[in-house]
Amino acid sequence: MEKPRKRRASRTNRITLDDVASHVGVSAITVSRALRSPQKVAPALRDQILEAAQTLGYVPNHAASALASARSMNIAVLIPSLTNMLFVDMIGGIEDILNPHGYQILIGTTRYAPEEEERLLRAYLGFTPDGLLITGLDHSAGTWELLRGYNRPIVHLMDMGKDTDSYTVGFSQHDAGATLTRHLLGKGYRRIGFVAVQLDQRTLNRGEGYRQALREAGIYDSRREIRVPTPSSIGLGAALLDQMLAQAPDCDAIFFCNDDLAHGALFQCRERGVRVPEDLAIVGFNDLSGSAWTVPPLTTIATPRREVGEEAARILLALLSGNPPQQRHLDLGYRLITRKSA
Amino acid sequence: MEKPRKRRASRTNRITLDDVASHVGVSAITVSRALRSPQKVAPALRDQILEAAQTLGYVPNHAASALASARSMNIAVLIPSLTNMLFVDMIGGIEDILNPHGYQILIGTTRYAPEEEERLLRAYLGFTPDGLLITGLDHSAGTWELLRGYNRPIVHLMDMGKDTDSYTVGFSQHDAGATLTRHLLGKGYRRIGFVAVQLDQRTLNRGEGYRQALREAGIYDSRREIRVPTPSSIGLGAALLDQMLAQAPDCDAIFFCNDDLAHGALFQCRERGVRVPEDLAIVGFNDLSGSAWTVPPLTTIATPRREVGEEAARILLALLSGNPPQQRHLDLGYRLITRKSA
DNA sequence: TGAGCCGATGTTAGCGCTATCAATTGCCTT
DNA sequence: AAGGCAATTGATAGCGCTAACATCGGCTCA
Repeated sequence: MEKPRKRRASRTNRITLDDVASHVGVSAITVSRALRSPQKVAPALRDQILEAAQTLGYVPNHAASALASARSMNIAVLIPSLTNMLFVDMIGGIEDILNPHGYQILIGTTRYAPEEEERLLRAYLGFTPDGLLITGLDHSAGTWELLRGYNRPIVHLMDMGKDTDSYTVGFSQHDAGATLTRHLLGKGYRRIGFVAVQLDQRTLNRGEGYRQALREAGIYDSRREIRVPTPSSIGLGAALLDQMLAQAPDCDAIFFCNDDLAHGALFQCRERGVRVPEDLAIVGFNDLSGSAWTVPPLTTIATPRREVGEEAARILLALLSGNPPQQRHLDLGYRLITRKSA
Repeated sequence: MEKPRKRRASRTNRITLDDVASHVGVSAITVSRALRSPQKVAPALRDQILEAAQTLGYVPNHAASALASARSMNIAVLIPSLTNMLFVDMIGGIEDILNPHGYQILIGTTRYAPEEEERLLRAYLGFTPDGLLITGLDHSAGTWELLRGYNRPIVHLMDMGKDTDSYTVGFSQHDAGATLTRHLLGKGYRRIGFVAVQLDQRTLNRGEGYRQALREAGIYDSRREIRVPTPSSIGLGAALLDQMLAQAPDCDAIFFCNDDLAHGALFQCRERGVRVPEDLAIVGFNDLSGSAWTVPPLTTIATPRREVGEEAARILLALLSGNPPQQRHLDLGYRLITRKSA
């Protein structure tokens, strides 16, 4: 008595490996080989199989493959936000390196919220990613626990972690903030303000750099600092310029923690008739694409965000192929971009 | 003779449902139920199971679940690019609607290339997504074939397709282009240029709207059109302003196919001493967040990109739950934003 | 000439989960 | 008290694919 393969009622009627196999008259594993490691199958047969797959419109089932092989060929990437071009550029770098190797990236946005990050990470671990790229080193305890339990390659992005043995690719936010502040000091500015928004760890580190530079010069004054947890926007930059000039009217320079804010501030200076840089210097951070095109063009710090993505992806590939790199921390530095606004 | 469960050599040693089950002393399926449909399990037992899962650090294996249930709970989203804020905003809308329902989105970027789109689509179909959101209606023949073979919900974004029975959510790019052009005509401009880049279908449709409006006025002149296939950028906008003023110096207004270009053009006008709008009007398209903050602020078309994402996601959810909406085409319109640049 | 080996293909047994149906229990009707 | 029913839990059988091992010719080389 024949025992037909029992099919459930309402399954997908997709073409499977078996369909292709029986169409050609070979076993499923041979089709799998023809598609996955063609050199293991005799050329004539291989061509026949590939053609059949094409004809039937076969699309490999990723879930089944991942389950059977314990390799999902996807990499989870956690970033705070997609509305910040910083991270979009970084993802571009990641994809450029990983895609040619057949890896697919899964982008998760944490909205700068540690709890959301933990939730997302848990969800993404369910995809059994072969590796993980995660922004920053400041995570909730639960997140760290998940990371510890995940015994596959992890690279942390956009930060330096001299004190951890995690892999990190980035640069020192602290030093970059200090460098920019010292540049202002070098130009003769003395009453330098600092405007921070969002208040993620990287922003705070920049602020620390700013403080250190001013303390070394003996002229730090906390009244010239503004910190709001609001997400960044151009409009917010305009509003915070007003606020700063209200609370510390003697400012001769303001360091905005990112370029978006600085753009808004430049606009607002124009509205108010404040001359930049004669009356007030404005500097930003990141060197977004628009910052060369503001009036006046913006002095800022260029961050190697695309390179961070690329290098982190390369390290991940090295780890995946079992060749751990010598260095755990890759410092890609930053560049001071001197334009007309300071 | 006991037959121990044979484990392969180097498998992942992740915690599985079985581990949780034997820890609590129930069957795997009960654990599955406790996690997936809690109301089907007695409260006391359920709490015990959830606690065990928590303790053991259980993370559901998504691939296995997708394979067994034929529902992957993920939605593929294909967009041209992440560097265009238009699509980032749209994705924000999509996530806001889909995430609360437990769907995970997989973002694929086609780089505006039909072949890449087809390749990506094929790859993403391998994830057995439960639904598909895809930008536009112009696809390669191969892509359309894949779409036909994919018998699950599909919604096309950012375009109107009166002539197809595909689900579409968007607005008429053509009409928006015509509206903006007519606005310029209404302001008295007569020698109106048009600058298009990237040359995707949506941009071309805007151009058609522009032409139609000018033809109706009897003043269309092809010498005032520039089309380059290059990707958009602020710098390119500046360069193309120069090019337009060289090839058609008598222009009294220029319609840039997106805001980025218009920003660069505004900057370049300032450099050249061209007064906007007195000497030359500049208008853009999309109303990106910076466009209210340029000097002068930019007249443009506000596109409902976040709403497009939201509504498309809602339609997808409706289709997934078996309640196909009445209308196949949802027109969300657009708004003319009148500022100082025209 | 036969042991040995290599390349090509097949067989078997799961990967971790859930659909389906079966079994058990308690308790509500009539 | 018997039947019926709902709520709860379990047993079984795959989902579609690939790792690991088996098989089978043919060919090399002593």
